[in-house]
Amino acid sequence: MDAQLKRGLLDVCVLSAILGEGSYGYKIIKDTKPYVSLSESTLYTILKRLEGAGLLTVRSVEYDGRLRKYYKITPRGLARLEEFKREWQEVMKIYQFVMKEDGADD
Amino acid sequence: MDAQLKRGLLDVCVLSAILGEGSYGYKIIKDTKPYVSLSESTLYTILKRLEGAGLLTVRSVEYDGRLRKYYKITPRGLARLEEFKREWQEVMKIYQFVMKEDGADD
DNA sequence: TGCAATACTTCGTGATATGATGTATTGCGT
DNA sequence: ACGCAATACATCATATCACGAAGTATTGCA
Repeated sequence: MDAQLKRGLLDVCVLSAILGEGSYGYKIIKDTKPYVSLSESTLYTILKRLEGAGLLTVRSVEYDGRLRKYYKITPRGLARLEEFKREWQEVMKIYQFVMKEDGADD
Repeated sequence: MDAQLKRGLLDVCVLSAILGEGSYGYKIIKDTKPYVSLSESTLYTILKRLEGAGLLTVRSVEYDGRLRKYYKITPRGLARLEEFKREWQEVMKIYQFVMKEDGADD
């Protein structure tokens, strides 16, 4: 899908993917794959940004000799999801504006 | 609202604003203002991009001694709006993924 | 004369998604 | 033992893009 439409969705997508138990990079990609294609470079960029913003915390765990970084959402991250919900109402208003003058139905 | 969320929405917003009779810069900003804040620099950047992509055509008209550039949507522009509709279904799937594990209701 | 509104333009900046590429380990097939 | 796919994370360069700032020019009103 259009790259531009994804922006703004990706952050909350990742936050949503680590809700509850938390998750790690590779798993996040697999979990979100049915909904949105997310390359590794994109994901790690996002994870770093979200960490910097305090929306999630990281914890390194050794698993089968390999290091795994587990990401867990913070209260601020939860607040971001709530904020997203509010913003979504504005998005829907824009969507309706876009559609309103277009009589064609598919 | 969040700048990232707007991306992907702005293009179709502008296309929608010039549906029918067509419109010009200043009017587009005023028409879309209730839905989305759109600065002049942003709008003219978008208009130029859409023109380059063949989604709209431009025609200069003198009005009260001032030049006005009227923008009109092309068949390709209409097709872009149709494409947007299809993409929106994917966006809604992502939205539902984001919301699905979040029991909290606002 | 001055100022707001109309109308369009250009420039620089910061944010960001993504492909390419690299490193390192586990485990499976031959 | 060897190769290779899968797992797992990291970095860099690039292209796209929204936006503020600033500029040009006209009309009309106080």
